[in-house]
This record gives sequence, structure tokens and C-alpha cells, in this order.
Amino acid sequence: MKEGPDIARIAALIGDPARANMLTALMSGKALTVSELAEEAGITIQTASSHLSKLEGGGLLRPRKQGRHKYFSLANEDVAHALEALMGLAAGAGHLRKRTGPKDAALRKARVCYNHLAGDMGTQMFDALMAQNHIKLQGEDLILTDKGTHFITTLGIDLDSLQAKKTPLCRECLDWSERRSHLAGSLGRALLSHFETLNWAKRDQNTRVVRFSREGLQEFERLFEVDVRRR
Amino acid sequence: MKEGPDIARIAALIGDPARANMLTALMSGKALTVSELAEEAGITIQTASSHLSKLEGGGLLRPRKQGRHKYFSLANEDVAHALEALMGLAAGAGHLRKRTGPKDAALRKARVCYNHLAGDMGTQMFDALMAQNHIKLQGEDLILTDKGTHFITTLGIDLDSLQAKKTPLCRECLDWSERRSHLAGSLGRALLSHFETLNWAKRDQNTRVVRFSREGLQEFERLFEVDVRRR
DNA sequence: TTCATAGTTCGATGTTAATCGAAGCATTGA
DNA sequence: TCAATGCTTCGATTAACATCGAACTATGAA
Repeated sequence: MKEGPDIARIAALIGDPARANMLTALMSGKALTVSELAEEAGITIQTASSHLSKLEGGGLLRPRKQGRHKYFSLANEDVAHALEALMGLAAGAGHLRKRTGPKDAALRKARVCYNHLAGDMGTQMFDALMAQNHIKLQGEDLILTDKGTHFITTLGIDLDSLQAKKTPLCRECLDWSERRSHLAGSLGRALLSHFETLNWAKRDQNTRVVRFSREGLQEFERLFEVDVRRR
Repeated sequence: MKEGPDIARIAALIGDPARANMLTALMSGKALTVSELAEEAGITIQTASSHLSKLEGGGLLRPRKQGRHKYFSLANEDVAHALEALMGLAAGAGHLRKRTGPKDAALRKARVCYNHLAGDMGTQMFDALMAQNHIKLQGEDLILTDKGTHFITTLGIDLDSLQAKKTPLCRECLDWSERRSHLAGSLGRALLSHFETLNWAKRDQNTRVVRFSREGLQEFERLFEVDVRRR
């Protein structure tokens, strides 16, 4: 009859087979739609919808609407950690699922989305900016931190002129090949054109592919402390 | 409809409020009886018994019979880890419970149990032997490892004569003040008398208290790499 | 506007499982 | 051997909830 943190409530949420399947599917880090998750769990869309709103209410999922789709992803690292711990208990060795994206390798690696960088490198850049605390999520909005402001201006990007425009500075855009977030908004656009003026990257004329030069790739990796080639 | 590790099954086990309360109570590391756990969860003993056998069947608990009591403790570190992860999700800050033992401080610290060392120092010695891989659990039985054999003979204890006896060398005994395991069996007995011959410790005549000398305490701490005084 | 697609809400149904009383079993102590 | 204590098993009851069909809302496309 004692009260600690309400571990039962959230364990019960994970404890339903349908919900557990959805959560496991989301362990890839990618965002999935209601219908995809329904398929994954082997239930109808109505049922899935009900489950998903419970998971969202319990703080396990983060929903994002994009057009007429609703994408769900795990709410944060803690959720993934707890799931992994449970997987470890259930099976011994933890094993994560993989999920394949679209076809063309070059498109998947780096491409233009509207006017900013998308694809694997886009999401990696986004993750790096988050990890290094240059940008952060505040409620629904994405904001540039003080540290991030410093980082951007040091790059030689004129923030003031960006902020003068009425389009939002930072926007989160869901990458449809990676199903993860990348950076949109005027800052996302400015970063891509920054890469172009430095000759780090070139847009392909006919396709949406973005090609990084050898040097550009190295600089990109140094700047964001990532390892693009080893993925 | 996919199959990964069956995370739902075990999450459902944790997901019942009564069971979650029991598990939380066991996070102290101490073993508790069926009736105590029933009390903890606010349910009748029958219901508790049913829950506990499910938890045991799911591999979350380790039962030990001692007389007409049945003690339960968490099965292993992984279980505790998973519970903690869930607690973190549920509340943000993790917080462990405390549970008080019996009264007399000296008795709680070190005493004789049958003929071996019990109390706080007994369980600490046990934990240290386990952590340093001198003894380990093999199925239901406790065995001395090769490393442990070396350790014991180096102390100057005659293992051969111990093994000649028909009483088991290593036995796990549940400490009723600490509600954790300490080392019994002929080895446990030998260790205590070893401490006595070296004048590290003396048994009190009337009570079951074991008193360590200043030097004995230091040697004990060095030997097992623990810090008894700072608990 | 009209149609199609993606999700949500509502209501009815069926299954699961938590709960406890009562009876049974096992261990301990006298 | 008898009584007391600790726990388990059985059976009946009850409450919760997962599930899906059907109707509804919202977004996008023609």
C-alpha cells in the first residue's frame, strides 16, 4: 500500500503485447505512423490508435503531426534505456532491430529537403547539434541555445539577418528516409548554403542529391564530431 | 506480429500494482517473506502467494526456503537495474527505499550465527567474496572457485581437512537482521575461527556479539576491500 | 466540390486475470 | 501426537481492458 514512483502504471503500459511490439519497433530511433505501427503489432488501426494515445499519455511517446500523418517516436533516451533493460531481462543479450529506408544510396546519405540538408548526414548533424547542446527542444519548439549562438556565429553565419526574417529560425523536419529529425528553418537553410560556399558540398542539378567533397566530408565530421563514413 | 525478446511478458509481470509494490520493497536488497510482502502490497497472503509464484516463474525473483518461511529476493542485478530504469521513467529521480533491521547495534554489526560470522560484517564479507569471484553460485549451490581456493589457502586455512568432513564447504545462510546472504558451511566456520586465532575478533561470552579489535577491523577491511566503519 | 487517405471516437463483445474465502499441506515446537 | 504457524491450491466472483465494426473528422489531391 506504499507509494513510490508509479512503476506499475508505466510497466503495465509496456506490458501489453501490442504496445510492446510498437515500442520495440520504435527502438530503431525512427518515427513511424499509426498505420505502420498497427501493421507492426498485427492489430487494426483503431486499436492501434487507442494504444498509442495511452502510450503518449504515459509519456513514453512523442507524437508529431506532418500533413495527414501522425508520426510517433520514443519520447526520450530514458524510454529507450528502460526498454533495453527489459529486453536484457527477457533475453539476456540485448538486440536492436533494424529497419530499412528507401532505395537510392546517395539520396539516403545526403539530399536537399526543400532547401536544407536531409538524409543520413542531415539527421546526424541534427543529433550532433542536440548532443552538444547547441539546439534544444522547448515544449514543441526548437530553440538555439546561447552555446549554439556562439557556435553559429563563429562559423561566420550572420544570425541577425536570419532572425530578421519572419520564418522561424529552427524547425524540426521529419526525414522521410531516415524517419528521424533533421534541422529545417532558416538556420538549416543557412547551414547548407554555408557548406556550399565553402565548397564542402554541391547540389546535383537533376536529382536532390547533395555530394560532399573529400575535404568537405572531413570538415563536416570534425565540426560535428561524427563519423559519417563508418555508418 | 514480430518476435523479439518477450518484453511484454515481463513488463506485464511488473505492471500489476501489487507485484510492483513487492518488487519495490525488494529493491532494498533484503529478502522478505511471503507474509511480509503481502503486507507490503496490501493484499491477502493467498493473493501474494499467487503473485510471487508468477514472479518466480518469470525469473524475476529468487526464492529460498528456510524452515517454514519462504524468503524472496530479486533474482539478480539485472532485475534491479530494470526496475530502477522504470522508476527513473516514472519519477525522474530514482529513489531507493530503506528498511530497518533489529535493534541492538552491536548484534547487527557482527554476531555469531551457529558458528560463523553474521550481521553487517558477515554479509559484507559474503558480498566481497562474490564480487572478487572467490565464491560463486552454481545453480542452487555455492562453490569455491579456483581463485577462491588460492585465496583461502594463502590465508593459512587448511582446506583439505575441511573438505574431508561431510558437511558442505560453502553454504549460503540468510542473515535475519540484514536479510541478505552470508557465508555458512565449514568454510564460514573456519573463517571465523581464523579471525579469532589471529586475535582479530572475540566472541562475547553471554551474547552472540562478535567484537573486532581495532587492528582486526583494519585487517578485515584490507582483506575484503570493504569499509565497515563508513556504513 | 468531390473523392481518397489517415486517424479518432464510440459502443458492444469477449477474454483475461486479480482477488479472497475455504480447505489442504508442511514445518516447528510442545 | 497435537496444535500453531507459514504458505499453497482451488473455485467463484468481479472488474478491467483489448479488440474490432461503424461512424466521424481532417488533410490532401483531382
